[in-house]
Amino acid sequence: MPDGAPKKTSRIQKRNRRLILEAALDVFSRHGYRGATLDQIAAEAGLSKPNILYYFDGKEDIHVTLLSRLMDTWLDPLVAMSPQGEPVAEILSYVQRKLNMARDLPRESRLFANEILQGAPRIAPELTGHLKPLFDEKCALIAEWIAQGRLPSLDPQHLIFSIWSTTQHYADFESQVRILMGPEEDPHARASAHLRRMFEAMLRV
Amino acid sequence: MPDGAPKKTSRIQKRNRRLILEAALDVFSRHGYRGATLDQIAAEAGLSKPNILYYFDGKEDIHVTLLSRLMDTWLDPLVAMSPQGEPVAEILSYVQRKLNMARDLPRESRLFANEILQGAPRIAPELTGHLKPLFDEKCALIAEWIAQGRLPSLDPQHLIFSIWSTTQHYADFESQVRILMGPEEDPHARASAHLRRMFEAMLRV
DNA sequence: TCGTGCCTTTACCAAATGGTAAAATTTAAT
DNA sequence: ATTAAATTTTACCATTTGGTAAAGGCACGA
Repeated sequence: MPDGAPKKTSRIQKRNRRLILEAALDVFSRHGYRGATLDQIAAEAGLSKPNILYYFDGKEDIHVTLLSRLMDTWLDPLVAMSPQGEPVAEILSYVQRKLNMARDLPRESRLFANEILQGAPRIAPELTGHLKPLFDEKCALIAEWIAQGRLPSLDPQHLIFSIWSTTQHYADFESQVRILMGPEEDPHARASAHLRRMFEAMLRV
Repeated sequence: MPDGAPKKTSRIQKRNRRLILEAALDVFSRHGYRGATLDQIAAEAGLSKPNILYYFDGKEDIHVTLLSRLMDTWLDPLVAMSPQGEPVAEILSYVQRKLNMARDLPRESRLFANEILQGAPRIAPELTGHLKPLFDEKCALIAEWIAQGRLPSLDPQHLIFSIWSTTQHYADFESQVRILMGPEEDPHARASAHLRRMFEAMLRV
């Protein structure tokens, strides 16, 4: 049914690729690209190293595949920010979705953080090709809201940066947050309330 | 004059240790702990690898020494937040100092970010011993300001997290920021203005 | 059941890497 | 200048790591 070459991936192929990517997400997000080893990934996937290299062309291939596949999930909340909604509500729920993501998908957050920290050597093209257009589109949307007087005058680009940094902080710097906050009953709830208040204050016309 | 063992470090020893730490800061901040190699550090310091191991006990020793030495510099702006000043002004200038630091010392920022991302395996003690008491002290100060009605009710801990994340973002995620912003005349000035407005709004009683 | 092609394992390898031993050289106090 | 200590280089080494070759096992349609 698909284009070009017909049915390509067998059932077992699909399962093993999934196992490998799941293990790789774990290992890469914990140790970074160069700190991760194929042996670790293989052990965690329950496969042998050569078997892993049967499914992927090499370490870099696994890493790039991971990053590309997760990019969509990662950008979902931003995509969901809609011109139809009420500006303040749209932005505030974007903040909440992003914060939930940091809580539910911390490995993904750290994977990206690691890659960007190293200068984005392997996903720069993806950033330019996918993220940049989406970013520009949403900045334009915010600018339009401002022009319509539905938001106070603010810098769309840096607003988005602030949303990204404050929310992802809880995933990327989790070990520091844990040390500084001590045992907490519900850290997420407090972070959520704080960010809501902060961005509400900023978005008041 | 100092305690215990008298003059220990010779002139040449001081120079070489400085060269090594400078090179190590560069390499570690670009590639992370496991991604950095002693050969790279040696080459960048203009020394041979065994010569480096004459001055430090090993790779980890260099890394830990770096982190400990930079910790003080890194926390300076927070230390400077004073009970004597006016609350809003104190916090706003803390934000500015922190942002300037991200601009002037991006390597230091990335070094710490890398370490925290990996779970702070080598500076957890330093965080518990030095950062935590300072953090608690400043949170208490902010809480007092709130109790005195000089600041609106807000969460001191998460306020500090927000300041850290938004400012350090420009150092740690610099490659992404550059891709998304394109060539900019003065990126720092816009970021500075944005953060000032954001925290001003939040701190209005 | 037979055989063809997909999958997996065993046995490797070359390069990179953290680290060491010890000889050679330089520095600096006398 | 002499000498003892500090510094630097040369020549290694063991381990780790990404990756490969090739043989063996397995599934599944005819």
